[in-house]
Amino acid sequence: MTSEPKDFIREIIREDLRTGKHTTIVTRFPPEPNGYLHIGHAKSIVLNFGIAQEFGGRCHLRFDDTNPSREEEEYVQSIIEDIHWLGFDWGEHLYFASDYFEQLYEWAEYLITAGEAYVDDLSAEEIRAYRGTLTEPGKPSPYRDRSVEENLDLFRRMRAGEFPDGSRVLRAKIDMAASNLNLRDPVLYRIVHATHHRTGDRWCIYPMYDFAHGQSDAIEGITHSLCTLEFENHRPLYDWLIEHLPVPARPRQIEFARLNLTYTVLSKRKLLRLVTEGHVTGWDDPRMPTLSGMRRRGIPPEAIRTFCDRIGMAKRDSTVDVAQLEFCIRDELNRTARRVMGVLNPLRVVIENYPEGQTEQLEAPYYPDDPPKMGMRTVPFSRVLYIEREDFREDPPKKFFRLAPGREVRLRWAYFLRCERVIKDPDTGEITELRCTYDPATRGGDAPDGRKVRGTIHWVSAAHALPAEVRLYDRLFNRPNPDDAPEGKDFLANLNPGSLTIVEARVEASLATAAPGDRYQFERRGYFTVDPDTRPGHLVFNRTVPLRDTWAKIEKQMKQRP
RNA sequence: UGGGGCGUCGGCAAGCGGUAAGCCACCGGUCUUUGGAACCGGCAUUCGCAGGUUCGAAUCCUGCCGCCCCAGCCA
Repeated sequence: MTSEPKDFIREIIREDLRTGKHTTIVTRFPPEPNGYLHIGHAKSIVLNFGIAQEFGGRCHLRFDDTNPSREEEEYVQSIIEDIHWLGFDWGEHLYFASDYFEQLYEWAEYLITAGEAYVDDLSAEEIRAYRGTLTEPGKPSPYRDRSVEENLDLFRRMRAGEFPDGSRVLRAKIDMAASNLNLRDPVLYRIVHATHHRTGDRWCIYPMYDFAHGQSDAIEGITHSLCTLEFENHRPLYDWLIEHLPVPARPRQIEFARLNLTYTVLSKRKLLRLVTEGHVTGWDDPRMPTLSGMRRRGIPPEAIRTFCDRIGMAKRDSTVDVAQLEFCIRDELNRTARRVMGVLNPLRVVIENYPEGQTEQLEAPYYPDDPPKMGMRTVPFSRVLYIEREDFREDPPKKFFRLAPGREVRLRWAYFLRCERVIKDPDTGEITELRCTYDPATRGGDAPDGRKVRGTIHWVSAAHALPAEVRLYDRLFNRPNPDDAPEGKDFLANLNPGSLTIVEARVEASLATAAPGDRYQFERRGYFTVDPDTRPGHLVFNRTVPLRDTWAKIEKQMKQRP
């Protein structure tokens, strides 16, 4: 099971197991509770929890809550919910970096005592100026050589709350001339008089990410600390701290490329703007790449997991085609969603030779490719139906197999239907109704005389169908790279104005009991899920993803080169 | 112009000195009571470029070129 590494990280782990460096693998997913999880996080979650499962180890959920000014309990809850929804569990291993504040503080004093950290009185601006640039070395702070006693005293008074925010910091004493800026005496602690969502007002100094992350990993016995590429420059500091502190373990940081998706933005800042500026209805808007948005969109968590597995894991910056994600969604839904009929854009059809007032209950399988799998439902049939407006053409182009004057098609699970006449609005010329006839001998969809029809269309009985609000979602942006905007404009200029279209549809009666979260395929249209906005008597569906539409492709090609 | 990474098909991505996996997309075809699904077939003589080592190089060496990250008291 672990003999075939899928990527360079698993290769490293397998080697560590083989050489006996580790006997148990421990990973962690370390979100900062300051925002909602998105598909990019899913890549990391699937990686970390997936590795733990594959190698019989464990994966911790640890909140990196070292900055009280931007973190909130609300996010902790949504993150927990999203990871569970994705299908992963950490058992007892729920941790918070804030649980380690006392230990972290002790280690800070340890560093001071060892002469490897000092309290700096320089302002933030001064520290920046002293740091130097990418090409020029920095210069030491005038406070760099304070005595251990003075540093200890100052640091304890920082903790005691004697100094205002920004007045002093604790810095590691490493090398102001290091070519890696992270090693130019990085800040370890800063003063922040803010209420922390877990520790309240117990602290007014907080460790920086660099001082908290690696040490938290060590405390938890993390063997492989997996993070994204931008932390590669921090690894020397990560290792420096682990080496200079009496930590109980020596975790190894390994970096991988973060996920980018076409037609999608994933930065926290941009996602926040979409929400706050009202371009979407909220973090769980079905057009958002957040896990809560995708959940509401009807995307199964299994699809996200297989997507993450298939895109692989490497160190090169890359952008995955969103079509790859859509494929995984369809692939999953194709195997799990019940088939029903829903007419999105209704066109009235009157069957002239069908008895007025009569209704038949037709049997239809929920899963035609394997009927026993999901059973049957009953679909009422009567004299007046609705069919999809685009399934009729008065002047059908070549290769159009659907309904047209004088033509015959099959009504799914019902009868053959022939169009006899077209009724139009005398003023607008718009087609308002079709007068048709049906062949009673074709009940169920097959003709005893063996004649064939090229097309099968879906339908709904007008008297029995349920009205439903259907929200048709499309990509939020109309460019593969939303940031590719005209001079002076930003990604918002690429918002797709057609990302949401709402239609009043008619769906088959069996959907009366559909509950929020249920997923269906509306045959020939796409996959839909029941939105939580649904109320008794008011069904609301979200289109998760349309079906592949070969006809649309053919028609487009014919228009381009007839 | 310092340091750290990375460059294999339109997009992901295997490959670890022995003669370019797979997936998506795309293009054909079969089948079909979803123009869905399924099934069959096509799709890199070539691995950023240029040299070199070798019987043999995407894999080793050298030099270029390109892209990403780093100058928060964010993570």
